[in-house]
Amino acid sequence: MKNRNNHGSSIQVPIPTLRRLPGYLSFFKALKINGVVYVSSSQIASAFNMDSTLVTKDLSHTGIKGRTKVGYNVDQLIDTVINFLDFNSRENAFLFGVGNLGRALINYEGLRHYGLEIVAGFDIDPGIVNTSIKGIKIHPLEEFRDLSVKVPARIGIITTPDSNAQEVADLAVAWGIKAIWNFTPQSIKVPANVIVENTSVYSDLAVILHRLNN
Amino acid sequence: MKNRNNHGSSIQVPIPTLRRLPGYLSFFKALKINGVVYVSSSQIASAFNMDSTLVTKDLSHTGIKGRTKVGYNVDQLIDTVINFLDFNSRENAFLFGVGNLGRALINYEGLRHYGLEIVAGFDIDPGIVNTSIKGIKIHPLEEFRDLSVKVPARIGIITTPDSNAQEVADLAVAWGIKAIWNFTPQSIKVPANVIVENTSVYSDLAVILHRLNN
DNA sequence: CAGTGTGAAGTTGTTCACAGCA
DNA sequence: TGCTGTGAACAACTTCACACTG
Repeated sequence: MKNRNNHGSSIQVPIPTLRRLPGYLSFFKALKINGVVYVSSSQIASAFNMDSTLVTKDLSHTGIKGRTKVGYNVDQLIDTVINFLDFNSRENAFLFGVGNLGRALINYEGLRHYGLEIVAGFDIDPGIVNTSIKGIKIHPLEEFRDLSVKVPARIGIITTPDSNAQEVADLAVAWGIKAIWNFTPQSIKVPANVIVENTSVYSDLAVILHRLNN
Repeated sequence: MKNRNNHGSSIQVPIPTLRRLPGYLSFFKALKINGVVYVSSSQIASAFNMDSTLVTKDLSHTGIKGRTKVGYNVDQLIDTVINFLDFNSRENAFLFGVGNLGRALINYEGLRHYGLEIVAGFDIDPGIVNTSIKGIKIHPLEEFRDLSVKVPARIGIITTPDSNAQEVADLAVAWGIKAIWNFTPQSIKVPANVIVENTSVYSDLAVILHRLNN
């Protein structure tokens, strides 16, 4: 959802804001469990070691209104943020490559709770193929075309070995996938209309090591 | 390592640069396997769908020099980037919480290859405690203090349930951990001298869903 | 002339300063 | 006074323009 500024033109939500919102959400849920009803932007800011104005701006993108002197209603924050991030609307995903990481993602309840439903896994290892994990069947990769028509998905998650990332992406794109979530450090070439989001622990590791050593 | 500008003062490496470098590295390694000896910034840029000047600037932080009309030497790029990111120097880490994600991290060879050695796991589940995964022993959490003195580490990885993140962080900080890699979406409060790096798949998921739906 | 390398301009994101409100 | 909310100033990052090099 886009916001509108006071000139009526459409402005984008900053990516950093989108990336921070799930963290806030988790904080709000913890507050709710502790019976907290209202929270101010400065309280949120102090929990995340950041400037309170930035919290205000982030939250303003979701459209929520705070009450002056009181703060924001926690229940309303939770609802509004979940809605804003589309964490309440089910989105199907295919998982390519069922190794350690792939298995961890299937087992991870969190993704399902936040709207992402892995509907099928694909692999080429005969030892994994035709087994099930948490009720999700792992199919041979060559069955991808046929199966994906029956239970379609817009998102393809790539957790294959690095060297197979591009071929799997090509396959998914040819079928008509809309977004690729790439967990390999490998760069992937796709047509401009396909969304790619890269998640690599190496990026985080690089930041940690650099901060430790400097 | 910091760079020096032409006035002799020290300038910081931008975080986005640090986050991109591991991706480049993976690309360089693939080039090497394919026998490529030189690569230009525009070739790198096109693989990652980005501006070639940005690649140049990123690489300049590592201190590498390219040859005009020829590009950068691939072997030298690999060596230089690995060195710059400290991916060649061993760094010990403790893992707190050996669930699906924790197990995946232990099994993930990549971290070890890039300098991060998980030396011990800690959990409170009697079913996991005192077992071993890939030769790494999982200890009861209460043994943390004693054990951590024998095989010390500077990094603590938190893959516990969200609600235990803070208490485990407190424990690690009290012992003297230097950096915390927090895989829970929960925010963690630590003293200013302790580094915290948050890794949450929800941030990436939020970006994907937003781009899909807008 | 096809590449690196870099200062300047432009864009995006964050912080500051302050208006308005209960 | 303590809070939200927002335009303006500032800082960080990216892109542009161009000098330089073999």
